[in-house]
Formats: sequence, structure tokens, C-alpha cells
Amino acid sequence: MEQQSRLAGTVRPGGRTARTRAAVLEATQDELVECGFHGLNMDRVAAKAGVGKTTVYRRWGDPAGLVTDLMAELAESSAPHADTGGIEGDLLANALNVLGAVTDPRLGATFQAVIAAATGNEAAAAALNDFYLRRIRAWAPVVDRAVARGELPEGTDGMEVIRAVSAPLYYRLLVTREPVDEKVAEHAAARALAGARAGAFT
Amino acid sequence: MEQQSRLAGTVRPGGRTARTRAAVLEATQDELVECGFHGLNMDRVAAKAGVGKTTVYRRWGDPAGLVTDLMAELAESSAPHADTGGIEGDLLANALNVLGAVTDPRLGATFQAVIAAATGNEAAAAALNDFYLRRIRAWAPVVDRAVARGELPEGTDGMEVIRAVSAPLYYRLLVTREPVDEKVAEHAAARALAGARAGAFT
DNA sequence: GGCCAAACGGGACTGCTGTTCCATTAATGC
DNA sequence: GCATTAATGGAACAGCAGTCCCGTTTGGCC
Repeated sequence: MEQQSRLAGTVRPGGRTARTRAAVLEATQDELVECGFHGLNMDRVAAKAGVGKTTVYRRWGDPAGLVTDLMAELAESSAPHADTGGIEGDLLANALNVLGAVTDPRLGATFQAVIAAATGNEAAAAALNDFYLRRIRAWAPVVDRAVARGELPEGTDGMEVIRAVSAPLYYRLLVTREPVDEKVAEHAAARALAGARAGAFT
Repeated sequence: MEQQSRLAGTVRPGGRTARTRAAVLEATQDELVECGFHGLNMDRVAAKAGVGKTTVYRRWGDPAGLVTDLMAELAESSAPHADTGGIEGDLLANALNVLGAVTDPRLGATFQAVIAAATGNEAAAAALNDFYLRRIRAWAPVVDRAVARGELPEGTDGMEVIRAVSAPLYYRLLVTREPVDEKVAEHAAARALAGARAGAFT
């Protein structure tokens, strides 16, 4: 049932195989937007992608395999961090970046699907961990630069500050299910900054 | 397919009906610990509870209905907040309380299941929102008392501070899938406190 | 204690998910 | 270009989740 879904191990990654994968992942995202993860249907994905359902089952195994591959795909194409010249602007940019991602219909549906899939699926959990670790590492330098500029205390943990900015947004989105908007994003950035200035992240 | 799962609307809530519900919810939690939400099987739950599977389908409809009812049950029996005499101890107690809940095998499995169910199920999402709103309201007074004692700035938003303590724990648990331990809990409490003292929660 | 209807239980049934088999297509290496 | 074989597609098949029907049990009420 469980099987590797990454294209990496295939012997013939070019041409048809790559086209099939692109079409299937595209169709998967469409389905996620319409039906969510729990409504993700392998047959419909295959039909919408224009490939045989045998192919989908063989290469991805189950819905969790599809969203795991989708997440791996997103991990490749991560945008670089901002540089507004000051830590306040950089953290706000990070918060708005997260807000934009979870608010975007396609991306938001994908993130929620992977998070749902990751409860009880080791591969999906690993893909999720990989994605966010990359993202946090990519943004941590904005904190390091602020430390170098003297805006934040020496020894401030950049990755922890970045985590602190994202956490409230995801907490509301996933746990309390309260609305997530610009105000929440601004507060998240401001509070992480206040904690960092107070030396709570050293 | 979707149907109300709460016992509230039943005409005969006593005797057999209540026993059936208790047995089914107990069996559901057992299954969640063993198989997780995606492996939750209505037939096995019915068998383990010693009731007919028709009954389970009729009253709860689907796995999401089961975990939603379970969450509603947990919402009833919420523990009162701590009172250590100081805001630092109270917030730490809150963080350790959350840590204990998500670390406990039965509770943790239940929370993760409801969170997974809530992506794409309105009833589960509502139960989740209700549970956490109750919990946050129950703990907010520790902040209000601290403000009254002069430990925190006037106008500090108690509910927001409580949210800020929980958020990093759930963020790690659900999103980045990093380990959650006492150190993380202590940091979460300390950073929320630092932000509050700096006036970031007013 | 007895009546009535709500709630339950068992078993047959159905449709869909996921598998298997084999023929067909096309990517790779020469 | 041509041979090899990885990868795909279609169709038949199997198993189980979820539904339906109807007889049985039991809680609420007088």
C-alpha cells in the first residue's frame, strides 16, 4: 500500500513520466481546492489528469502519497527572504508571507491537506518537516543581520524568532480555527520582535 | 451522510443510549491511539464497543462525527487554571498543562484526530473552536490577576497572552513536526511573558 | 406494571476503492 | 534508426465501507 512517491528513484525521469507527474500533481491541487484532503479521490485525480488510474495508484499509492509529493514539489520552489533594511519590516514581511500562503486558495488547501495527511503518515510528516525547516532556515538570516546591526541582543536564535512569527498564525488556522488576517500577522511579528528585543530568544 | 452527533437532541438520553455512547466513545479513543484518525474504522469501533455497526453509522455518521463528539465530551470536563501566585509560574503551569495534554497518548491522539478531521468538516472545526475558546477563557484570568497585581502593563489582553503560550507548542506538533518537550514549553511561557511585559499584548 | 415509540441489532445488499493482469506506448542507449 | 524495457492504460476482479430493511429490545410515561 505504502510506496515511494518521489520521482527521484525512477529510471526514466524525462518525457512522459515527467509530464504525467506534472499533470497528476496539478489535478491533485485542483481536487484539494474543491474537496479538501478527506474528499481527495484517486480515480477523479487520474481522470482529471488524463492518465490511467493504475498509474496513479502505482506511483503514489494513496491520497497521502499525492499530497506528500506535492509538498516536496513546493519545497523546491521556495521564495527567498525579504530585506527591508530593518528587522521590524523583515519580520512583518515574513508574517505577511505566511499569511499570503495560507490565505491563497491553492496553497492554503495544499498546506491543510498535508497537515491532515501527516497525522498518521510518516512520509507526509517528513515532507512537512523538511519544507518548514527549509523555510525557517531561509528566513533566519534576517535575524542574524539584525543582530549584526545591533538591533537585537547578541546570541538571539534566528530560527526561533522566525518560528515565533509563524506559530500564532498556524495556531489560529489549525487549532482554534479563528480567522487569520493582516492584524493577526502584524501582531505576530510585533510580539516576536518584542520578545527578541527583551532577550527572550537568546 | 452528515448528521448531528451530539446526544443533546435525543429523546431518550438515559439508560441504554448513554451506555452506548460511553462505550462507543471509549472504543473510539482506543482505536485512535492504535490506528490514528485515518485508520479509524467504524466497524471495528462498533465491535470493540459491543454495539451494532448500524447504531454507530446512524448516530455518528462517519469517523469525523465520532471524534467531534469525543471533543465535545472533553470540552465539558476542562480542568481549572492554576494559581501559583505569580504570572511567571501561572504561564509556565499553562504551558506544562498543554504539554501534558498533547503528550498523553489518549489525549494527544484525540487532539490530533480532531485537528485532522476539522480540515474539511465544519462540525469538527466548530467543536475544536469551542473547546479551545473555553480553554483560553478559563486561563485568561491568570493574566488579568497579574495586571491587577501590577506585574503586567494595564490593558494587557489576557486571551492573547494565553494563545501566545500555546501557539509554539502546537506549531511544532502539527506544522514543523519537531519534538515538543519541557524545554519548548518553558521557552513558550518565558517568551509570551517577555512580550507581555514589553507591552506587546496591550 | 403496562403501553408505545425510540433506539438498537443482525444480516443482506450495493457501489466504490484499490488490485491484478497483460497488452501497448515511448524513453533511453547504442 | 533500432532494440530494449520502463512506464503506462484498460478492463476485469475482489473486498470492504456504508446503506437498507425489519424484527427486537428497552427507556419514558401514565
